[in-house]
Amino acid sequence: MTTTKTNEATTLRSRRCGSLRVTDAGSAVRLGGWIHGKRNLGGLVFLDLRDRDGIVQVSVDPALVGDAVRDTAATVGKESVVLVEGDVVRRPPDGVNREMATGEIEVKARSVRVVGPAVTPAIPVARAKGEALPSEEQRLRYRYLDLRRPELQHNMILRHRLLQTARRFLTSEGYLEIETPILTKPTPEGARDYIVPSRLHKGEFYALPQSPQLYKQLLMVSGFDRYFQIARCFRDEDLRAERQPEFTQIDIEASFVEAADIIRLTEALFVELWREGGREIAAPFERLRYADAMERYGSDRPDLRYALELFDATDVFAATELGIARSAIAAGGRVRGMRVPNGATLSRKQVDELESLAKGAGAGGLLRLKREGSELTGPPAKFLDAGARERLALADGDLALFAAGPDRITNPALDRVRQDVARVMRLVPDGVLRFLWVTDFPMFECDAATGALGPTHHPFTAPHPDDAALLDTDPLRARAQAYDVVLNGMEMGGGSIRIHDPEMQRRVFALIGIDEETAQRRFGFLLEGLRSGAPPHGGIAMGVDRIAMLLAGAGSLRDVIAFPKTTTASALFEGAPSPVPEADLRALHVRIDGAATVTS
RNA sequence: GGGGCUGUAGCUCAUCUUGGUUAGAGUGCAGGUCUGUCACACCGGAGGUCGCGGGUUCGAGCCCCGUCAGCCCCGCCA
Repeated sequence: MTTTKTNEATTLRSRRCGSLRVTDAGSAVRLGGWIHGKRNLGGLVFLDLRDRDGIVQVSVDPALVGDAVRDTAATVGKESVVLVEGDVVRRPPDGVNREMATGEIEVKARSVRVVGPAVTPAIPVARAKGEALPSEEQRLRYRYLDLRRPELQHNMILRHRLLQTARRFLTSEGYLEIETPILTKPTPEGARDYIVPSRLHKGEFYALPQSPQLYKQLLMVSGFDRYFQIARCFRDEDLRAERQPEFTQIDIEASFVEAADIIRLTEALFVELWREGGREIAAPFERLRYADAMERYGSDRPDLRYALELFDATDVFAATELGIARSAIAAGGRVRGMRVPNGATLSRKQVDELESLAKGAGAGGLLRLKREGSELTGPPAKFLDAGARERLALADGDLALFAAGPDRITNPALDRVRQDVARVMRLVPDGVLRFLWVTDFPMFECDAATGALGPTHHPFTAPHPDDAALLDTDPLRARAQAYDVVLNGMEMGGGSIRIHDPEMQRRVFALIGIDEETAQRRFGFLLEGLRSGAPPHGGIAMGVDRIAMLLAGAGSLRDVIAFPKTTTASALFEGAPSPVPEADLRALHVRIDGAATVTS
């Protein structure tokens, strides 16, 4: 991917070698790049010279340059940095390489100078067709080499373009880019904080921000009515393929808005981002209320690329003698499940694996029925009456899978089953983008263990205007003005309209067990701000890493982050985290419990 | 905190089933031949703490226990 056509020239080079084309034939160039590969034919030597724009072939002919320059080219090690002066020439017709962007030309060298000799690289940068990548561990250990690979260069360049697109678009919409602190006040709510000890305040700590949430609300109070930031966020939680301990969000907040304003803005931004990534997408996106998403998919971020919708079969099973179903229904639960078209082709073993997924998600088991010809078969079949087959609406060859119990158990179980059925039955189409807004989240969720109320989104989310009265009577039924944007089952961002009324903020704190004194201690600065003239406001935050990963077609966030962490949050190339000298700890008033320290 | 997979040459992987000769291949690397290659070709060559520690055994890359690291997943991620 050529990033710039202008200003490539520096004192030491005139062009990037990867940007040369047949139209440059006849021009003299000075190039600087890395030795990607070398072919020494005895007399002639070919060098593949690489920079961020690509690779060009340099031919070194002793008849033109003499034996000394030829020998330099013949002995230079892979990944060394060389300066080449020469002339861009068309290749002979039978020498054209159609697989290279620069394949119609080559650079006939007049001089070759090694300015950055390289030891033999620990992991290969240039790979033969079909050659496997080095292990993740090696790639992270030798990150500076891995980042040289054209794929990762492409990904980082794409990421740059996405960030610039976001900046350009939001700026054109009147949004101001404002930076917020990295050293912040610890917030015992939510994810674990990364903690930074204070030298000047003995026994006190900063935290790295989990998000700029409170700062952007204060910026609204201060009158910067449209704010954005490409914000680095930190969460000390365990990692996943799509979760890093530090990550980047496009963070947005605006005043005098309702949810519809933020949703429209986000859609327009996504259109721009995906266009930059080479995909045209259509707005507005589909929408699902949270309650409907849970009912139809068992998930608040359903993957809509395949159907497999859930349905309620409680009435089919209610009258039966089937013990599991009866007891679940008697306890106030339901029997829900999905039809799997042609699912009868799944083997017993495959269905067993689906059941173990469901069990792993907390369900007691999975009820399975098949329709074969006009008959229903499967363990529960003998309990079902004559009308059951019609009511289940199974076609010949269909499989039906049910879970019985309360929704809070069956939703996650059926969600897992649904995803895995789609995977096993190959129902996930390639190249399809299904954007979705999930709206009307509940304000609170109930901790299964303690029964305590917690915020579904965060404690600053405003309730739905129609549901404010429910806060006093039935808070679990109260909806929030919160919205998530989902793509193909992955949460890409989320936001809400915030509480701007200090009295409402106090009521919400009280409901989630934050008393007046605690609220004052933790969030006093926000409450003060809300009392000092706060406009109605709301916003959203989107995961840059995930967006870049999808648009790069990468399988892991690590492939779109320059220096990512491992599953144990280590940075292998630099060896972070690491112990610090005892004296440094003393200055910070920190003592390590029983651990050795280094003194270097 | 829990589950799964992996760890053998610089790199990617075999060998392991059933403990027993000198642990192999490709690639890379060093050397040699070669003036139109582009996965250059050809020749012969060097290269091993079988992640680490302990145990069982006459004998362990292989079996057992522990441990470390990487990856995937659950919990967690307001």
